[in-house]
Amino acid sequence: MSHAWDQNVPIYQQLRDRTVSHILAGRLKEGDLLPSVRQVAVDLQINPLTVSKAYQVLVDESLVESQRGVGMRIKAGATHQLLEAERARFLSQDWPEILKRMEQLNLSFEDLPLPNNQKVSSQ
Amino acid sequence: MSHAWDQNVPIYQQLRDRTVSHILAGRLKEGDLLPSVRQVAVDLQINPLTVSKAYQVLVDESLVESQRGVGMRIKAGATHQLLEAERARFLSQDWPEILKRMEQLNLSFEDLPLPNNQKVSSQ
Amino acid sequence: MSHAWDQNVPIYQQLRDRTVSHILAGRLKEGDLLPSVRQVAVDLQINPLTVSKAYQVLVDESLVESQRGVGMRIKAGATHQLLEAERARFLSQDWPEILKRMEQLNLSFEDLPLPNNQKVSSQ
Amino acid sequence: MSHAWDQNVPIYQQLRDRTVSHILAGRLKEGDLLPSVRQVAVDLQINPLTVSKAYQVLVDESLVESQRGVGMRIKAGATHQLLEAERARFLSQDWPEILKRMEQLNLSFEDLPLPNNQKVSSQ
DNA sequence: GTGGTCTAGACCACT
DNA sequence: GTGGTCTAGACCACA
Repeated sequence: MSHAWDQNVPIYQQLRDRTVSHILAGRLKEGDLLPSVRQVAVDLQINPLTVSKAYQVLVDESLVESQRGVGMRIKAGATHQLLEAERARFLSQDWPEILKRMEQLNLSFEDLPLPNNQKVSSQ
Repeated sequence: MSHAWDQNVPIYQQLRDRTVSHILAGRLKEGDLLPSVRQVAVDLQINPLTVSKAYQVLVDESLVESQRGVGMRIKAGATHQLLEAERARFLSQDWPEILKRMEQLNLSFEDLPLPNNQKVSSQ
Repeated sequence: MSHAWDQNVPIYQQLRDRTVSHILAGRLKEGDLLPSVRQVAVDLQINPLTVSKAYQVLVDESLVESQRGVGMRIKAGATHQLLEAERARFLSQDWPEILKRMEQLNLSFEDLPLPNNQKVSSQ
Repeated sequence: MSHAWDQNVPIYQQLRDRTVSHILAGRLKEGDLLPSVRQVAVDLQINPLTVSKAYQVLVDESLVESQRGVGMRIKAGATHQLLEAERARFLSQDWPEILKRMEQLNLSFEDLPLPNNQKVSSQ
């Protein structure tokens, strides 16, 4: 599988996000080793240093830990921590901005496609 | 009033967004002159070149036009054009990403604060 | 002035420590710009990326902030924050280890050279 | 009992230090056999090669000797030699750095907890 | 095998 | 001018 990168956001950031998605989706579980820096570099056709930078971000976020000579291991509690942190960020930062933008554009939820089982009504 | 800039997005972009907001909110109307580059630079404590770049973006978007010896004037139809363009972008780009993110975080609209007169329900 | 690097600790770490020392010593003050990445790289005969890595550590520690197109600026409150953090680390981590080591080596403070105006006595 | 390793210092080094501590504390005496590589590896959940490397360091320091078919035995005079070497290192290397760091942080011995029977005074 | 660090050199966006 | 990112390739210590 090849990979298409968004030119406007750093590759290491996209790789970090991709890995986070995998953790949230359960494809990567706590205690698992991340695929090795070299392997990912080959698979995604990018420089090992770039992969390393992405992984280092995860280390800084306390989501994975580096074990010398072994690899990068997903820490216990990472999934929970991640979910809480991302939810908090969405609620406190992203959502208010979304509402503000919708108001500015005079858009209502009735104008937007919602997931199947949900429905919005004005009162 | 000084101004707090988001370090992660270009200042000229933020200034462009700020101006667009003013137009959408009606604080700047079609036919109005934008405040001079030099004035904005002083007010916001930024480089005149940066202001100029922001204004140039607006020119490129056909929202304002430069009049030699006069200044930058908001074009007729700018508000309508802006509203359509921003709405289209929101619907086609932003909204799908928002839904995707909410799904990943297992968030439902019932978990989110909605504007006063709107209400969501699961079916 | 040339520079001697400790081979056992990463250059970027040593550069970070050096910069911190300068801040603590008041040679670099809050609001000052750090010398540019390129300049330091030339002066110390190291790679710009290495300098950048050192500076990034300081950004992560909230001691300096990066201003695009301008440079790296020492944040307000950096000195105070630094002093508190380093003191806390010394007291809670380093000092207990020192005492433990001295006990293990059966060393007393009377065996050690102290700064001029201080004196230790057994009771 | 499992063991918590400091991720920043090599495991073999930590194991060497641990063993040295045991010798200094008298839990391991001259003439004693060190626990077997394989036993330690199982107990501490680490790679036998790592244990082996730690033991080799002790051999290189002339603190233990390998006896074919028997194991690693703590040499006569090891305790004394160790005490002298570690004391010398502490005095010439560690202590000056400690004083330097304390000066930088503007810390005095009066700010630090000392063992019960010792007291510091300024003159 | 693993990750960590460094170099040399390039290109980019921003001010 | 500034910092940020990426590549290609190298060397090291660790397990």
